[in-house]
Amino acid sequence: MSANSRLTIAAHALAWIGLYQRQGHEVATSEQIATSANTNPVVIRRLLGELRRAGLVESRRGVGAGWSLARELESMTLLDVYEAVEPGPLFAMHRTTPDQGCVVGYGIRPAMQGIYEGIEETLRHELARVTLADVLRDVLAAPR
Amino acid sequence: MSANSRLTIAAHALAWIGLYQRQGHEVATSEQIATSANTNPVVIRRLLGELRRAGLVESRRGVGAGWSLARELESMTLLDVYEAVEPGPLFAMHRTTPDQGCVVGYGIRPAMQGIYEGIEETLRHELARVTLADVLRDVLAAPR
DNA sequence: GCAGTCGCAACGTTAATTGTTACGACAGTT
DNA sequence: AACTGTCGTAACAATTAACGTTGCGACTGC
Repeated sequence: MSANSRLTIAAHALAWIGLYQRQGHEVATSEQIATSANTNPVVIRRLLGELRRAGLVESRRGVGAGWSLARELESMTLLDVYEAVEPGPLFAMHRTTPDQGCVVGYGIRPAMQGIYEGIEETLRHELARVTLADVLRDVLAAPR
Repeated sequence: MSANSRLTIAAHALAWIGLYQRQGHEVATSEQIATSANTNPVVIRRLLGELRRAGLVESRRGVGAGWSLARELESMTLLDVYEAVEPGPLFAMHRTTPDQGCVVGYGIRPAMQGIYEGIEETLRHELARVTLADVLRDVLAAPR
């Protein structure tokens, strides 16, 4: 599958903001987060923009601008983040329509659709079991 | 995520071969399967080659050549197919190493690694619950 | 007015999958 | 022995999504 790192980077950004706020700061800038994640500030702003649309973070503009959490890390799950930053379904169908004159070509898509939906539902349950507070705790628990 | 359709096409091919064999035929050609899936025979041969390496299908060469199942559809699960055709993990880490001097940058990868492993294990359990015989039954159950 | 940061568009870069062509290898048939 | 049909595989183009980068206007506090 070789998936994308959007979920990882988004979790990284949220954990970073959360820790920064615990240290008493009001807002974090996209440049600070980008430095930690070793990427470009625009990449962070794009991802955080999607998280803002989902109601997970807020942003200020002007001097002293930056990002802050809109909710507690304890009330945010990886499912919230996943749904905010991952557009499509986990598994894709055929790129072109299969032969509708063939029994298999006709029935394969509804069949796989039903199967995939059940699997994605299970995936969502798993993602919902992990909060961003869990993530930050695990981050800080890494041995040095 | 907009994943790839490798798992879908591989399941399509296996269901097609299984049904064809139920109808009394010995082997199926990549061209027949490609016509049903509306793609190129080489794409099918590549995927079936990976399934052969996993012991799910066999191939003959020469005149009257083609593909046949190496096991019953009942004993094949989507997990077998998934592991045969999907190379990498479901979720990716950062493309570049995060800032190891930052607490979050240092701990984020082992933290997410542990979380992702648990989720992928659940995904595997779900995939293992569905046999290719289930898939073919669902395919044939599609209303016309 | 100035400075710092977001918001966003535009474009280039990279990587994976998919599609296509080509051709040799193989095994039956004639 | 030549012929035919199909696999096996390499090579390359086409497509797509994610990622990276630059640029610049908008906003806000000083």
